Amino acid sequence: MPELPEVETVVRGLRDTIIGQTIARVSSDWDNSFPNSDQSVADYLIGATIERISRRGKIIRIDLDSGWALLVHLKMTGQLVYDLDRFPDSTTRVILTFDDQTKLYFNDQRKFGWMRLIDQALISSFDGIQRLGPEPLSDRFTWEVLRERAVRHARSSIKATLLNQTVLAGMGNIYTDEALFLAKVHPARLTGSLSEAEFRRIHQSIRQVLQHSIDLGGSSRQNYLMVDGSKGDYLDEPYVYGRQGQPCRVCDSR
DNA sequence: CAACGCGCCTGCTAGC
DNA sequence: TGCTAGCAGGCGCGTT
Repeated sequence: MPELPEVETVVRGLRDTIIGQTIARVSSDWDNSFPNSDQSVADYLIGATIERISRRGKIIRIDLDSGWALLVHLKMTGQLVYDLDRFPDSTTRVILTFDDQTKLYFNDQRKFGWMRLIDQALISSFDGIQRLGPEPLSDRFTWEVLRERAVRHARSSIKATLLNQTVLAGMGNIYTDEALFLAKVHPARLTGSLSEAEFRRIHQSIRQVLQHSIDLGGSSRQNYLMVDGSKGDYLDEPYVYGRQGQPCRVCDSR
């Protein structure tokens, strides 16, 4: 499932391939995957050129020279891949065709994800973005910021708190498990019971696992693919995620 | 407000 | 062997 490192990897891949491309056509096989009206597509997408690509939490933002943007959330099984022979397939929900006839495929087996057109002026108030917590790899994300935002959820487990996108943006199941393991904090611990030292360790571990995974191109446990169709390497070496019953990588027990 | 349960989806799999 | 119930899981929404 794409989390922050996977989404960041996709963003970097898109920058290398589709900036400067002009959109000639769009097609979609599922309304929830691409909910915009034909009118907004005609007015703000067709004929528009891609100017910039960025990320906020797990949401990808593709800015167009029409003043609008495409936002994409990959949710569980989404992929954005560029001009690969093996697509489209039964999971392809949206196809953007560019002026040079190359294509960007938005594939999403389970249809939880979406791609939508939005006026750039409305993005900061868009519900899925407005309430997002800080970016964990930014300088402004200190351990004090983490603690201050987390303790509002004192009676939730620390795992549930870290998964809450309004506390911090971009964590999912894999990296939450990994970060808590490295910080030596049990995921079921109540957020309100954690010490300053534990918050410091969790903060450090979050940044460490996210940066390490970005360096390796993300995880590919389920459906995640990079823009060029290749897989990331992080899950070749997880500490805990998907390793139930296997030997501990630190002490060899169990 | 926080916390929690549900629904959205498809495909894999454990259990019969 | 073939069927089905259960599960995976981010996140918006309604309810408590």
